[in-house]
Amino acid sequence: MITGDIPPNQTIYIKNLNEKVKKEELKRSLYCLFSQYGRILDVVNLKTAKLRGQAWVVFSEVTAASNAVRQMQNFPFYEKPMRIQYAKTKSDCVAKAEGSFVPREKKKKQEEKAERKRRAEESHPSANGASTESNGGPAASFRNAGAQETVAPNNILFIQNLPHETTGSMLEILFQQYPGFREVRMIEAKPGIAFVEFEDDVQSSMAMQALQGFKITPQNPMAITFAKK
DNA sequence: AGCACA
Repeated sequence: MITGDIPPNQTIYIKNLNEKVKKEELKRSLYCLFSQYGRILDVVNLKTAKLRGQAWVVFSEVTAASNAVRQMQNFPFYEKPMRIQYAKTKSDCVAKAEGSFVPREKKKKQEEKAERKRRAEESHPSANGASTESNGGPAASFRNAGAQETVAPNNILFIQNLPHETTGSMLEILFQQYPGFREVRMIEAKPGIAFVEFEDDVQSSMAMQALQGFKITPQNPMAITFAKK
């Protein structure tokens, strides 16, 4: 198994990334690609000799990270299959959020061990109010939107909850702004849904992220998922 | 291959 024996973590560690992609673009693309699994708190990518070709994506929930590890495993991203594991340690932005962050100095191994122990103690439930699990973020609706199984990413998007008067050309105007757009397909017999095809899964993912929840009328936030193959 | 927080 590719995750080895690394315990679940709300941060995923990705390697085998295309090193030619510029850092900002890579981070934006990772953000777009992975936000289908839940709220993302941070994306980290360094281009130093040791760290190029790798990135960390920090989710607000471990379950989101778990889905991402499973479903995006080997996903072809900029021509290279992503290798995804759980991160080995807690991300700084998470430690900061729970108030346990200590700026690091040059660390020796013993100090690291001591810190790990400290973290383990902190995660025990205690009498004071501040729980480690205090997430009620704005992405709650997004997380729960998937009572229907998440489908593996592919180049075709399935759009639901459209107002019945939606036309193909309306959707085309919306979706053609995103690179790789191919076509919109309406189903005459089934108002309220549509399929939108892109050249590849990265591009469809970008459009999904950009237009998720987009309202053609105030009552109709679009629900976009990947089409079942 | 490579687990950081520029």
